[in-house]
This record gives sequence, structure tokens and C-alpha cells, in this order.
Amino acid sequence: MPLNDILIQKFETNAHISGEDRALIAQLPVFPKSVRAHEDIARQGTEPDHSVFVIEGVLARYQEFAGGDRQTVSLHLKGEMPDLHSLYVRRMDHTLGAVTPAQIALVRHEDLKEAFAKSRTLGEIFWRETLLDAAIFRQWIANNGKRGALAGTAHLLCELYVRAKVVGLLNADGTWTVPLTQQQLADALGLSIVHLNRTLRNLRQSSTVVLDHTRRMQVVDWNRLVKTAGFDPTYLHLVNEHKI
Amino acid sequence: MPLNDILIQKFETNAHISGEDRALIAQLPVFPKSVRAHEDIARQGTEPDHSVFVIEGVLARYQEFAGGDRQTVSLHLKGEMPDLHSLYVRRMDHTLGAVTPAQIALVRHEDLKEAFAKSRTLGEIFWRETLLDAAIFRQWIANNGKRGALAGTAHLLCELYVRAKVVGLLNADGTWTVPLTQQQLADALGLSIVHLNRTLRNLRQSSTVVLDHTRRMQVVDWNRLVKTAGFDPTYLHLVNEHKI
DNA sequence: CGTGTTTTTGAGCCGTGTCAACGATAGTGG
DNA sequence: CCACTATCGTTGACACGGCTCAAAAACACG
Repeated sequence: MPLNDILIQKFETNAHISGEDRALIAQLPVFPKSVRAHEDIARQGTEPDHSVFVIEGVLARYQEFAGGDRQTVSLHLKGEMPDLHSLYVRRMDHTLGAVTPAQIALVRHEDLKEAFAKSRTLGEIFWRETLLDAAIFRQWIANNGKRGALAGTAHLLCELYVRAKVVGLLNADGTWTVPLTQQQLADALGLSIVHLNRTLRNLRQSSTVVLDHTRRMQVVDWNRLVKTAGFDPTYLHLVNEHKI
Repeated sequence: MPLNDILIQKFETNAHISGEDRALIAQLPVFPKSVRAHEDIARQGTEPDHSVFVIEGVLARYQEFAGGDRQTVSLHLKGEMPDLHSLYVRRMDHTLGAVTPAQIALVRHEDLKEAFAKSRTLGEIFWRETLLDAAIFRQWIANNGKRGALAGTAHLLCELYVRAKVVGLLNADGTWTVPLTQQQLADALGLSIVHLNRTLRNLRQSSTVVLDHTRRMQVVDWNRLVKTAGFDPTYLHLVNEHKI
């Protein structure tokens, strides 16, 4: 599959795209690159002249605190563009890095803007992507806030499972091989790794969802999981054929 | 002051705007409206055909949970546009409401898009606004997450103080009359009102910042406040003349 | 086989939530 | 002007969720 099709495939989970816009995306010059696990791609304070999208692996945006604590603010799977914002907000106010070994593709801001000049609707599609990104942030505020550890963890699992599903990352049996350590999940939820582990045990023992050292996430009872999480997928704004 | 100038004033804290774009904003048809405290402006699930900006008062976006708990995901002061995203993401995935009596102005999506068609840079300015909105979300994730109650509260106060300052909302003596109840602050921080109250007492007793029943926020020691919060204003992306 | 990483568990502590009451303040109507 | 009410802020006592420290178990990899 040509690299740019990955981007198109992802965008089409959220919007219908005209043939013309698909062609423009397909023609976008992209530069593939491998990154190692834990390698930073764009550091806080820098001013990148390009954005990236994920071909394979997982990227995260995070802030670091004194003492080495991390707050992960987003996770990005295949087809997503984690730093589109750098197009119009020059200076990075957080760091983008790989949490697993990953394949990414670089797209120059210049080329993106040129494509937007050719098609207004294309610009709108990319704008919309950044808005959907923000919708996820809003949920994560709640995950880290009023929803306690159990609901927050369940919510994150719901979300990632659906996001993995719509870009075809599930295994044949409907399980998902979670490419994240429990530490990485804990960093996203503002929990200690110990408490996350116990929370996963709760979910396992209540026959809701199984996630353990095998990293195979198996949804035992989707309805119960959704209820535990208070998960309402509206905020993912999936087009009909990708609804859950 | 003409209503649209409020928008221009706010935008200019974040970017330099050409005369042409200023003129386009000035010509935007806007419809003023009063809203009562606690009145909802755009409810979750609806599909508005307009956005709003704040003339006076405070708006909030929030989600409601079973049991009446609320998670506030953003607060909006004079000049801000809390629901620009509805331009390209039709369905509201949260509710926008007034937390104080407020004056707002309605702007039709149609008119905005028409203006964007006349000037590409104008569209970019609005896009950028939504990106800055998202930058604040990222900080709030940390406020509700890894930063504990003390740092989170201090961080929110830093942020709101600066945001109030750049649009000229401070009192002559440099204090800020916080237009929010402690419950509303607690909802934004994912804290109980009791604990927020105690946290404010801590900040008061450590001579960092005074905020009590008078609702007058007085920064006693800005450096100490910034340090307590771990506040780095980069994420507000203020242009030079508005730096703190 | 040995080393490093990740997961899991236990024990105990501390931060934050809950419940309840009181105090302050502002607004309202008699 | 006062009494009444509603809302908000403040404090205390206590419970509990989540954190820290520490160590063992499971696993991945050279």
C-alpha cells in the first residue's frame, strides 16, 4: 500500500473525501523514516518545518515534570498526524516521541500549504483532523479528572480499541495487541503504574476486559466496558460505515 | 467599542493580523445576545449553524456525569470563541454554557466560511485559534493528572490570570476579580470543592496567591506561584507585546 | 543461561473525597 | 429596615482511593 493511502484511509474514517482531494493527498511528497522506541521526533521548544504521520507503531505527545514524571497527552496510531498544529503554531509546547519502534512519514509544511491552496476542502479536512484531536483531549481531561481510575482506564481502553479497529489494527479474533506498556498507559491516565495494574486486574476479574502481561486486550463484555467507562463514541466523529 | 473589535483585540494577543484581515473581521455580521448564568448555549448532540464569541462574562464547556458531577474542559473569557470547532465538526460532543451572566455574539458559520474564502490568511488565523484552544486542553490534562491538587490549582490560576490580563480584565491594582465560584474552579480541576478550598488556603498561607470569598485574586509572589505550578507560558503562544 | 524489562502483589501512608455543620454574604419581599 | 432565603465559602472528622516503597514473578533477548 502506497504510504499516502494510509493517510487517506484514516481520514476516511472521519469524513468523506472527494476524488480530487484524495488525489492531492496521494501526490503529497512524503519522506518515510524509522524511529526507535523512546526516540523523540519533535522536542518542546523547537520549530519544525514539517509534520509527520504514523505508518506503523505508536507515537505519543507528552510533558515531562521535575522528578521524571511524565504526563502523556495523546497517543497516535496508524494514519494519524500528531503534530499538524505545528503548521500554524510554530513553537512546540510539548514533545512528540515514539513509544514503540515506529515507521513514520515526514510531510513538509510548505507542501501541505501548497496543497491547501489548490483545494479549500482539503484544508478543511486537515483542520477538522486537528479538531478531532482536540475532542479526544477533552475526554482525556475527564479521564484524568472526575472519572476515577476504573472509569478512566475503561474509557481509554474503549477509545484505543475503537481507534485501532477503524484503521484495521485488530487481530482476526477481535482482540487487540496493545503496543503499550502499563507504564505508558499509566502516564496517559495520570495513575501510578501500580494502581493501573490493580485497575486492570479489577476489569479482568469483573469479566469486563482482559489485559495482562500478554498485552492482548480481549473485550469480554463490551456493554459492561462501555457502561463502566461511561463511553459515548460521539466524540470520535466516525462516519457511518465505521461506527462501532 | 464595536463588538468585532473585541475579537480582533483577542486575536492580536496571539498573532499579527493584516489590515485586510482586520477589515474582514470587522465586517463580519454578528448578533449580540445576553445569556443568564447557568444557561446553556449549545448542548451536546445538537448541530449549531453558528459559533459565538464572548463579549463579557465567562463561558464554559463541560460534560456531565451520572450523579450530577461535572467536568469542565475549558473556560472562556472576553474575545474567545469556544465553539469554533462546530464549523467543521457538526455535532456537539459536549455542552457550552454560561457560568456567569454573559454577553455573547453569534456569528453564522456561513458568514465565517465566506470570509475565509476571501482571505486565506484569515482562515489560518481562525484555525490557529482552535489550535491554541487545544494547547490549553493539553495543560488541563496535566492539571487533572500528574500535577497534584496544589500544582494544578496554581497552574490554572496562573493561566487564567494571564489570559485575563492580556485582554485587559485586571483591576487597576493588578488584582483580578475572579468571576467563578469555587465549585466552578473545582469542576475544572477535577477536585472536590472542599479540597479546592483547602488548596486555596494553602496558597494563601504560603503567601503565594490570595483568593478567598471576596473573589479578588491577588498575586502575592508571582515567582513562587509560577514555581508551585510549574507554569511555562509558552503554550499560550502570546505575541511579544503581550508576554508576561 | 543471565540480564534487563515488565508485570504483579503486599504493606502502609498520605492526599483527596464525603458528610455534615456553621459562617458570611447578597438578594428579596414584607 | 428587618426577616427570610438562597448561595457560597470555610472548617472539622473520618473514610477511602490511589501512591510509594519494596520485592517477587514472568518474560524477552542476547
